[in-house]
Amino acid sequence: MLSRSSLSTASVPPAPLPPASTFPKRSTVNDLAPASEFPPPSASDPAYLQGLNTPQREAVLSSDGPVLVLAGAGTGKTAALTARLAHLIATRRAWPSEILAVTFTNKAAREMRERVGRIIGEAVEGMPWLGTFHSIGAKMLRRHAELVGLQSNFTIIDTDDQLRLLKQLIQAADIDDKRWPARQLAGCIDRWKNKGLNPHELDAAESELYANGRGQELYTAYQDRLKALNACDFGDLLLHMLTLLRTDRAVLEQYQQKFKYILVDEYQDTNSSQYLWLRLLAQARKNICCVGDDDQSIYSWRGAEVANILRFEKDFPGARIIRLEQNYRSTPHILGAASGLIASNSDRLGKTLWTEVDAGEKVRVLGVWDGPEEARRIGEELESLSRRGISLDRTAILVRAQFQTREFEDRFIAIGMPYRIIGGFRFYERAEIRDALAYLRVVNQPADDLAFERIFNTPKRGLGDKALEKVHRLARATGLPLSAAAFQILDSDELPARARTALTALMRGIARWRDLLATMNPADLARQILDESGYTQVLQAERSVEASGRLENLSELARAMEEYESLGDFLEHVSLVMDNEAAADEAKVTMMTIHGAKGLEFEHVFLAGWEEGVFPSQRALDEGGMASLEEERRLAYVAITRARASCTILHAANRRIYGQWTSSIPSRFIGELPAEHVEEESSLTGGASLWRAGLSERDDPFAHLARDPERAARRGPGWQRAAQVPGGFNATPQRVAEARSSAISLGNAGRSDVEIGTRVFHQKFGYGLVAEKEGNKLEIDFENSGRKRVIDSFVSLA
DNA sequence: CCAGCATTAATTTTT
DNA sequence: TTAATGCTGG
Repeated sequence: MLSRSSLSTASVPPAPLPPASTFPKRSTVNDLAPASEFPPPSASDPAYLQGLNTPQREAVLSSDGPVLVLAGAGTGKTAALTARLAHLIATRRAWPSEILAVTFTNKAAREMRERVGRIIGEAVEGMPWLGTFHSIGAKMLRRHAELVGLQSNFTIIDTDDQLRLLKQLIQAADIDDKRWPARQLAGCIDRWKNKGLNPHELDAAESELYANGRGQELYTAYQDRLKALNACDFGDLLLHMLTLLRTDRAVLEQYQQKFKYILVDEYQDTNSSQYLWLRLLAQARKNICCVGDDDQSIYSWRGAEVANILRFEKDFPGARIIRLEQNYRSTPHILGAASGLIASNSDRLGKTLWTEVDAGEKVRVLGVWDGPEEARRIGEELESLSRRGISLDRTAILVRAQFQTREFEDRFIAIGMPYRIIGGFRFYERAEIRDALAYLRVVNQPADDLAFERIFNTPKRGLGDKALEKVHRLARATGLPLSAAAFQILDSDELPARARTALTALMRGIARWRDLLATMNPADLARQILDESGYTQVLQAERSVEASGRLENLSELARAMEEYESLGDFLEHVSLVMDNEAAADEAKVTMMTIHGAKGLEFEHVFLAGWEEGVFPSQRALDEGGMASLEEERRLAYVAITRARASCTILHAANRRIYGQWTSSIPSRFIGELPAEHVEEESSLTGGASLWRAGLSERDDPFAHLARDPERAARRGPGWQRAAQVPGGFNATPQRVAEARSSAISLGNAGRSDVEIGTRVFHQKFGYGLVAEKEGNKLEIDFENSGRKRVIDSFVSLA
């Protein structure tokens, strides 16, 4: 059994923060070989080993056999990872093409490619299997498409197409799409695919999740439809691959042989499908190295299973476990605050982050009156940092949800503070880009009905639902794709003369472009299509600022295509990889969600909106109960650990949500920060902490979390001050009570105070009686507005 | 067929 | 607030 100290044999004795005794017990780890197994650092070490600490070296040098690297935030994970790759190649253990290296985001893949490139030079070009799970899945699938009933030029559809498709299927199945929205079905299908379940593998309980047990039927229909369209959704890239590896021994063995070493980044984020996929591939050689941090698992809503990282040792007996715990990013106070917070979670593998850095500022907790003041305060802080010569590029505002950025935008536009929002609309999600891509897809892949539908009347050419309906009918009758049916219908009198003329023009265009596909380069073809389809003309005629922006985007698109040899290559790239890299010009403060910030770091970080209901998010709490609360807490941990020098947490007493003012209480996470690392400040009389008085421990559904006496004693500043400061801020008690009852309802069961027959009040619909109740969803017969479906948190007892 | 208006229910995170 | 959808009249 490894003791903590034998790992951290750095020259300076580690000073764990906070005291180790406040941490949950570390789970059992395997025996580790003595450090002497690897040669000590020496001047003759290759460059990629220099500057690495002992556990990092171990992570690099232990090339064979299963390895799990538990890398805390800011512990030089990427450095170790890239060095490991370099080591495998430099020592001739494998050719670059024999290494499978998977990441979750394109950003991470790009960064790794760059860094490895810097070490091994041109040879990175020969690393075809470095990429995201999805892009690697797509690549493999193109090679074996026919084995799962696709052609190798299949289209990868996005969420938008997916929803349109599902809506059609739902209507065809005669299901009320009000009651069972396509979104929900999409969510189910996603879940199933993440779990590695094909339609026939669903059990009744899963199928029950949609339209009273028709889930399986719809899922089957959807998959059939996708095959007919020669298309895949994101989940399919993983699921089809998994199916292939499971069912086709030859394919499996081929890849098992091929990949001598497997490396997985952010292992805590793998879902079941990815996990099974990895396990199959690694089974033969067992040279698999997974890097992750259970405390940074923030994607379980997307199917990620923290359990995967927790059971690594069971899956790979004899696995070597390496902990990276020396933090090179943050000050001790920041680390202490983050560590103290995450200690409230159970089921952790446990790590003790430490740093050699001397203490800096404490984490500041700032209470403000309302949302606008929060924006004002942060604006002022940023201005002052800026005056002190700190570049805004090194600052960030992190939020729980995208909508929170709005308040800041308003303010920053007013005061001329340069900012950049990451994560909003992606380039390829813009309507004009999607339109252009739809044209390209129709040309590239005749069976792409979804794309065809999109361009059918875009730009407006007088072809409406009636005309489309006719083409559809013909397509169904003949079994042809829409575009082929459209060609045929021109030979009939089905369509009125006007429509026929318009459709003839479109189809001539398509035929011509398809001819050009073989000879013309993609970028020129795109320009020609946009021109001849009339798309650019319509925008030019519009003469608005927006329209010129769109034209700009379209030429940007064409420019981006210059690099690609074939249209197919480009379309693949665009659906999987293309994300908006913000052009770095003027220094700007970055605003983004915490999810988006994972893996990044900033000198000065502002964490806005730490209020119950916002963060932790009400939605998460309602849907996932305690497990979600822990995930929210991990999110908070990720947020704090982004900061290098300073971290400021804000919470507002009042916030406008859906145009309605609501009073709110500070996030419970604020109370969980160890007092010794926090400094509280409030612009309200009596302190914002007064709000917390509304949440006494007796009412706190999570009060039992505090049964650990040590932690209870460490209650953050808010709790102490709430007890000390009487009176002060004059809130109407009723509003506090309302905020509490809606903010702290937990569990899927919905509110327990509302039953069938309960009389309730809804802001919009007035008074009514509850007629149906399903989880947190209610159907209510309103006295004046009839029957409506509402979420229980929108009603109060009447 | 389409544009403009009224209505409606309600927001997390993303490959 | 506001985005997304449905309805109505030209």
